[in-house]
Amino acid sequence: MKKKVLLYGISLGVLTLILKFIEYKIFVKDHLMDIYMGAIALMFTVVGIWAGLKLTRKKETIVVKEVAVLVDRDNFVLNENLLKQLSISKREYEVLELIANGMSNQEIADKLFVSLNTIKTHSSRLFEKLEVSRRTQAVEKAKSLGLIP
Amino acid sequence: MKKKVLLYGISLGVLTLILKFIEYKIFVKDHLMDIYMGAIALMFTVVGIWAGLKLTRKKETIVVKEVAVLVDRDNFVLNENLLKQLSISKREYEVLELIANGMSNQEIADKLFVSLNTIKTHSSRLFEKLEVSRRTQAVEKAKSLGLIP
DNA sequence: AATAAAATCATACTTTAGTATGACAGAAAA
DNA sequence: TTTTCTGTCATACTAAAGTATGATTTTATT
Repeated sequence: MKKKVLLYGISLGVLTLILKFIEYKIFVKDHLMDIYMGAIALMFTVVGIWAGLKLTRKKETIVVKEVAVLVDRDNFVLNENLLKQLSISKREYEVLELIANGMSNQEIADKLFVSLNTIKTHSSRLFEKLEVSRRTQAVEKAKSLGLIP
Repeated sequence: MKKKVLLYGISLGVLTLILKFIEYKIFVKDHLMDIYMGAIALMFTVVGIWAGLKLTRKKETIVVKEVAVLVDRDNFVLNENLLKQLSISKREYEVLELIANGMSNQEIADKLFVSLNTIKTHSSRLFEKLEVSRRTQAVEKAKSLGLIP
């Protein structure tokens, strides 16, 4: 940020020098005054716009990103009809959620106080109903169907 | 947007008039030239900065609004700094994307025209860098970090 | 040119994941 | 009360996934 300000200051200085030069060379003729003024106005307007853009562009991106993250995951409502339509049971849906959180079958089994084999059968049936063959595909499909956030 | 341009044009005109006025009133004395120039420069710089801010601030708001309405997955921009910070290579990132799409290592290998083992090493290193141990966890973490939509 | 970093592949091995099949108990629906 | 569905679990097997190690080749970087 300080670099930007410095740069801006230096550009101002350089521009002023250039203007001085032009001034002492052409300014003898008075009717060139308007053009000169216009040039100055235009020049400094451009410089100003440039400076304004430089100073604000970064903040924009950050704002956009934060909002993008905030949105979507919080206000999610699942389609229960779809669950019934696919005949996915509550337990299978639980497993699906935990799979989507990146948990392994063993971790899910521990969390739900059931055996590893139980989780395997649940997930296997879930995959059939979702018409996939791996947990990663299941997560993808479930998200695209709006089953999970 | 067009309104802003118009407004800006009008302000320019008004300012020019004011300047003309000052010019014909004070300009008899030549040594006031420098002050006059400085004033012009300053004025238009301020105007420029103002214009720049106006033109960009609007964009910010619009973008934010659109993001809030649309959902998150469409306008996504990844944080390249984070990638470099985690020293994740291009290839590793490609693999990450395909993993997130639910593809198996074999499918990824076929798609990228490399061997299965290559994909395994890529994913393995990726997991180290993301500090996870399974592909599902990798996807979760990458999403929470904003590495993938 | 020399060093460093990426990308490639292999072999060997361990660990999860996933499938197939059968079984049993409890709840819900017919 | 049967039948069906759901949830539970086991055994046995196949298929992926993941780790460890080492090597070769591009490709940047210095």
